This record gives sequence, structure tokens and C-alpha cells, in this order.
Amino acid sequence: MSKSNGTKAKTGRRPAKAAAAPVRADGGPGGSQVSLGRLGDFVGFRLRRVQNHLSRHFATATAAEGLRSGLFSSLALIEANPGISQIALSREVGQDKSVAVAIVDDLEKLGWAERRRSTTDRRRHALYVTAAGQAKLDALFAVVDETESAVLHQLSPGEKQLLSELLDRMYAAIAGGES
Amino acid sequence: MSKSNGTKAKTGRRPAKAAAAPVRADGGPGGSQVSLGRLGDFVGFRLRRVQNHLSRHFATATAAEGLRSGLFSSLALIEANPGISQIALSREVGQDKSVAVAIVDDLEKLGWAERRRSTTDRRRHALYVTAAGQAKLDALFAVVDETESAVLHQLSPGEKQLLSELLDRMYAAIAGGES
DNA sequence: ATCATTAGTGGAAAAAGTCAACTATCCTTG
DNA sequence: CAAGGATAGTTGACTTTTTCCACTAATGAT
Repeated sequence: MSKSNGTKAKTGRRPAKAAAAPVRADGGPGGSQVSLGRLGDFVGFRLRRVQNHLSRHFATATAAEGLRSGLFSSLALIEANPGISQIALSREVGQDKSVAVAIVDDLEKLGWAERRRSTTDRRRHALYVTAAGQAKLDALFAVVDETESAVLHQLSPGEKQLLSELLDRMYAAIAGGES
Repeated sequence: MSKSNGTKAKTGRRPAKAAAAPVRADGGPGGSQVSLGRLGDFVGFRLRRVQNHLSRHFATATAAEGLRSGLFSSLALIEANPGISQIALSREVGQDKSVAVAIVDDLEKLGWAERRRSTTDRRRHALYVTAAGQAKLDALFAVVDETESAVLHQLSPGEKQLLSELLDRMYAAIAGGES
């Protein structure tokens, strides 16, 4: 996934030809000096930047497992809500129900979760996390924790708390404002 | 694998999150009552929820235009950095350069941006926003503004400011911690 | 029993992301 | 100034994700 360049980090310096534009094309990730313009006025953009990095970091750290996106959060939600139905799960993750089915297929194949026919409603498959799934969840949560810590280390505990609270308030506006 | 559970996992099982708001997932007003469990302990999850809604809302609002993803931010970056090269643009958006080419193709087809051969370096295509592109950007930024306002309305001006600052600090940790 | 509704499933189609060539141009160095 | 390496742009093939839609099975209401 890295650059297909065999030679790297060479950063060939060219003699800075007094460019009229304030744009320097060179520079690695984060080192670019590109203006954000109006984009920088929106929190959504900042949100996206940070979240993008977090999810990418998590994906990289768990790439060896070959987990499909959404699998981790689905497993975590099953753990938090034993016996949840696949449709409720899909609603929660915000994906199509067919995606939830595929994820649960993977989860069963991995032995981390299992379907059990509901006794009261035989249409439903009640979902449960297995012991192996519990163990894996611990490991995955550890990765998330580590990923976040690297970024949240800049914030004081009070600031972390405040950040969570603000985000919750924003989300509450979303969840409550729909019909 | 690695079922060595003799050591106590200190990363798991902390039931208390002490958040100001009860950690409940969405499901709409009075809808499903799904617990988030450990997921609720992480700001990354809250970040994702909110950001997910924002981008989805923006996509819905601009669906009529049939804009490919990344087109808007690319156009905004061209506006903010007149004469930027396609490669610098791709680096900024975090995508492959071939994607940037495709986006600029669309942009030219729509008449919102144009390529001009750089006079100093004839390999490069300097990118500029057209008058029509400016107008479209205004409209698109208005959509973003409206999308955000609906969510940020819950926050006081001071809180918005603080939120941006916290996110910036987090992003600075990301950008500075590499290379 | 009939009909509308919901849970679950599979598969096709569209979109998005990834990779590898290949050309043209530039820069460096001998 | 010629040679070799590096950079900008472009194209096309390919893989992975998302999204949508049809279809079955079970439930509930009339």
C-alpha cells in the first residue's frame, strides 16, 4: 500500500525556484503546505480528517486478520446486546440488512458469533458472541484503545470528556430529528 | 489463537463510562433501545457516527447532481490553491493520482475547473476554478453549511470553537507523528 | 384462509479504490 | 550535451465495497 517507488525518503530537493504560488508540491503526509480555504471553516472537514486517520490506522493494525469493515463494530454490538436480531444490527450500523447477513456469516465462519433461532419468533435469528469472540473482542478493543490513545494523548481527561459530550449532543440532534 | 488468558485483560470489561449522556444508540425517537456497550467508551465511535451522518446527508442533498465522491473537496482545494497540480491534489485528498485525474476530467466536463499547462514545468497541469465552478462551489458550500448547522445548532459558539480546536490538536498529533 | 408485514438470504449492478504500465518532461551529473 | 533517474499525467485492467432488488419463510390481523 506504500508508494510503488523503490527509492523512498530521498526527497530530492530542488532549488526552490521562487514560485509565485504558495503551493509546494513536495512533502509527505502532513507535510504539505496546501491551503484548505473555505474547507477549513467546517467542523465536518476536521471531523473527517481525524476519523479518517483513526479508521485507517485501525484497518492497518488489523489487516492481518482480514476483517471486513463493520465486522468489529457488529461484533461489539452483539456483545452489548445478546440476542439482537440481524435487522436491528443492520439498522444500528446504518447498513443494508444484506450486509449484516454477510458479516454474521463471516462471524460464524470465524467462530466468533453464532445464530440461534428465536423460540418466540422463528423468523428471527438471535445473535450471540462465543467465547472465542469475546477473546477476539478484547484484542480488537485493545487495538482501538491504542489507536485512540495516540491521538487523544494530546487532550486532557477533561477535554476528552467534553469532546465526547459534544459529539453526543450533536448525535442526539441527528437521531431525534428524523422521522 | 493465543488463548493465553492467564493474564487478566486490563483492556476489557469496564462497565462504567461516566459519560454525561446515557449511551444509547439511535434507532430514532423512541425506537430501538440498543446498548453500545464498550463501543461507547471510544470517541472514535462517536466521531464516526456524527461524521457518517454528515457525509450521508450531504450526499443525499447533492444526489441530483450526480457528483462523484471527492469531487467537491477537490474543487474546493483547487479554489483555495489556484494552479495546484493534480498530484498535489491527490496527495491532499489522500487518493491515488489516477483518481485525481478522473475527478478533474469530470470537473472540466462540467465546466467547473480547467487545466492549464504550466509554463515553468510543461509536465504539470495547473488547475483553476472557472466562474461557473465558483458559483457551484458557493451552492455546495451552502449545502455543507446547512448540513452542519442542523447538527451544530446544539452547540454554543464557544463550544463550536472548542470542538474545532480539539479536533485540530488531534489532527496535529497525527500529522506530526509521521515521516 | 387470505393478505399485508417483517426477518433473513442471495445475487446482480454500480461505485470506489488499487496497481501497473507508459509517455512526456525535467533535473542531475559526468 | 547525452544518459539515467525522477516526476506529472494518463490510461486501462482488476479487485473490493456498496447498494438495490427479488425472493422465501414465518408472523399477525381480519
